[in-house]
Amino acid sequence: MSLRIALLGTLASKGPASGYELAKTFDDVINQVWQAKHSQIYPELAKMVESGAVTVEETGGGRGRKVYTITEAGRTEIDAWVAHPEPHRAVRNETALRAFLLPLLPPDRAAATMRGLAERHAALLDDLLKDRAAIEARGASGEPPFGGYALDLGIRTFTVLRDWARETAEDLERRAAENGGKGR
Amino acid sequence: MSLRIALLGTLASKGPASGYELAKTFDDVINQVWQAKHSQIYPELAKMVESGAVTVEETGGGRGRKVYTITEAGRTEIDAWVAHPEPHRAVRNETALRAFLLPLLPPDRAAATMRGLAERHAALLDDLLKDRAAIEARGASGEPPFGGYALDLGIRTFTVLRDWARETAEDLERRAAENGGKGR
DNA sequence: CATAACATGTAACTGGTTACATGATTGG
DNA sequence: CCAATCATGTAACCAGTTACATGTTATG
Repeated sequence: MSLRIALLGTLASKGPASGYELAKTFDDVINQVWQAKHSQIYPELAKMVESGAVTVEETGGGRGRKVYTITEAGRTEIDAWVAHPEPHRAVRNETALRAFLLPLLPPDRAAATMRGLAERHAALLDDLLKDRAAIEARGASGEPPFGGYALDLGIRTFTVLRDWARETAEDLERRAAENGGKGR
Repeated sequence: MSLRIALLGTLASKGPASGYELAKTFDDVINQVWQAKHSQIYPELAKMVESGAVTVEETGGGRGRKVYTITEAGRTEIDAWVAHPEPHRAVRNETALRAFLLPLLPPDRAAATMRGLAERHAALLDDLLKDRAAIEARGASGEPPFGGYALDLGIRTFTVLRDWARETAEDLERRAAENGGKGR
């Protein structure tokens, strides 16, 4: 379902596009939020044509390029989906699972793992902060920035992840020091 | 892969259990972090027996109860997985996708959506805070709490989500007021 | 004896990934 | 003419969900 919405949203915000172009977009912009391979996108586009959410037009270009345009019905679908978040989606979070199982490692190894995680999250956070700085530098301020709310959410999320990993590492190091590295 | 680790982790921390009991555990404790239905658990246990990560023992009890015990090989697997987080897992985040598409809604509807989201996250956060309070009340303090790091991460995450939704709603409301509810 | 809780499994389907397959156009 | 890029599709497979199917033991 969400892939469908992500595709419709891209068509709504960027205008008509081919499957190839949509796949490219999923490699950069939306990548922080959702991704899909072309092998999933092409069949999905076919389904959307069938249900009337988009229309196709065949044009020239390598091996029969097809351009898809969102319809009013498609826009209505996005609207309904964005405005009506379902109550409680299944959580399947590898970082949280790692956090859960952390006490199964000896504290010093667990601490080292968290140090590494903190560093990686710090690096990802830096990337996002640079993205935002670049957008702010060239964009006229005051605009309702497309993707801006998602970027903000990403920055906040990585900040929390970095700090949590850092402080968990400190806690584990304190415990390791207290009882001389006993674990499990 | 992660389901396998989640099962091994549960067996490591809680001791031998049947598939039925593991399915129950996935309904409560680990539920915040990972979940699985019995229809996925039973085949996975069979695979783990085959690869030597666990051993089975058939006992009495409704329709041939089978009890699974983790082996040293299984413990090694957990250890390796927890300590070696892979660089960059695929992100597929419905909340972030919604955030991304928010500017496609008229600002007043977008703001209302974010208000609702903030409320739901606030409620989930309250639940987790109560969980932690209950654990702290009855548990001897100073213990390395099993699942405690994951709980901490959950609390921080929902706090960020609540605040982000709240502040995004405020931003959208300000914009809606400024230009009289024009959108899209 | 009926019902709830215990207990294990299979089948059909959806969503997503990896790999396979093909062909057109553009630039060096 | 060769390589890169544009461009679209299919097949096999893995993970996860829903629904189907079956049988046991304890309790009122």
